[in-house]
Amino acid sequence: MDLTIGEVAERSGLSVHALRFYEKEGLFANPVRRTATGRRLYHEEDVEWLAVCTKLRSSGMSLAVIRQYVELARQGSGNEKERLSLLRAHEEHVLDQIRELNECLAVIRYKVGIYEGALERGEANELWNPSHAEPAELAGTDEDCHRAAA
Amino acid sequence: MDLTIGEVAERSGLSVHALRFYEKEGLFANPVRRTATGRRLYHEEDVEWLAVCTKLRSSGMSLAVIRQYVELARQGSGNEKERLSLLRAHEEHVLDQIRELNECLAVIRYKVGIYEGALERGEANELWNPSHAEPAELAGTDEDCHRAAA
DNA sequence: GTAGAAGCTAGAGTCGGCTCTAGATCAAGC
DNA sequence: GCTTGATCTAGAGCCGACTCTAGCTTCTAC
Repeated sequence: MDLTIGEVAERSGLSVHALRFYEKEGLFANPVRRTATGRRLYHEEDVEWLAVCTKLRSSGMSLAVIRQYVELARQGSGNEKERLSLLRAHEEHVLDQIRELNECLAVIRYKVGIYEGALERGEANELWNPSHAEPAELAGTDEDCHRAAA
Repeated sequence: MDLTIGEVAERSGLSVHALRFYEKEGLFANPVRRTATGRRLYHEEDVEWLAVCTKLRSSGMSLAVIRQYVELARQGSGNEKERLSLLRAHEEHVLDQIRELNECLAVIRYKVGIYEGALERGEANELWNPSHAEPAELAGTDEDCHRAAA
């Protein structure tokens, strides 16, 4: 029923180093038990928590905030509103990131479109002029708002 | 017509330190000119490139890859396909990030939903049991697939 | 002509999140 | 019993992307 650190590493995708580090950082919901000789013993539910943890991490929640959440949870009932608002704040943060990425995507696709069009028409050599020699040409036109970067 | 480093910092949102660092890292499309006394002089188009640069950075393109792109561009025409495939690879990377964030969002919203429901019904105290004392209760039920983390 | 702001260089420091090392102990299979 | 591999602790090292410092020079405004 109990899992070794190696098994947990394999199931969670985290390294054994990272698991020990997470423990030291107080990121486990429940204290990690030990065998008589000092080896760590984990539960299935630790793996489940690590899966959530990993999602929070990969969406940009810092270990410090995860610890905060864990500490609230460990205190037991009475602070559910705090935990909820922590989650809601992160939800907002994730939405912001998605919005930001979509903006980036628009820029990238715009540039991809320019290259595709130009390559089709065989005009690629006009896409980039690294010298500062033609300010007149550069100023005023706006068919490529990132001229210097096309 | 020319801009000082301070002006570029203000317009681009990057610090003067970062601008000098970017230059040292070879991230400018065109060489940064200097006054007779050694002060940097920038062009409007440098600011435009920095705007693109910032989008690439904030969508996770490393400075190393940006430099690669810049180097291709500086070489002049003939490598447009390489530049295009670099952009397309990044586009894919951004799409992956968005997909990942959406998965994270689903997890967060699931947990937010649990808290909201429980708080409404005043059942918050059952949301978290930090002890390992009730394995029987924990095993088998699946109404919260992240029990240890609710 | 002088104070204060802005710029210069080289290089050190920071931060988060691990990763890796050393040196020792422990467990499992033959 | 012995080997091999897993685990332990404490602490050092690493990476990217800046940020900051020190000590100096150069503008700008009065």
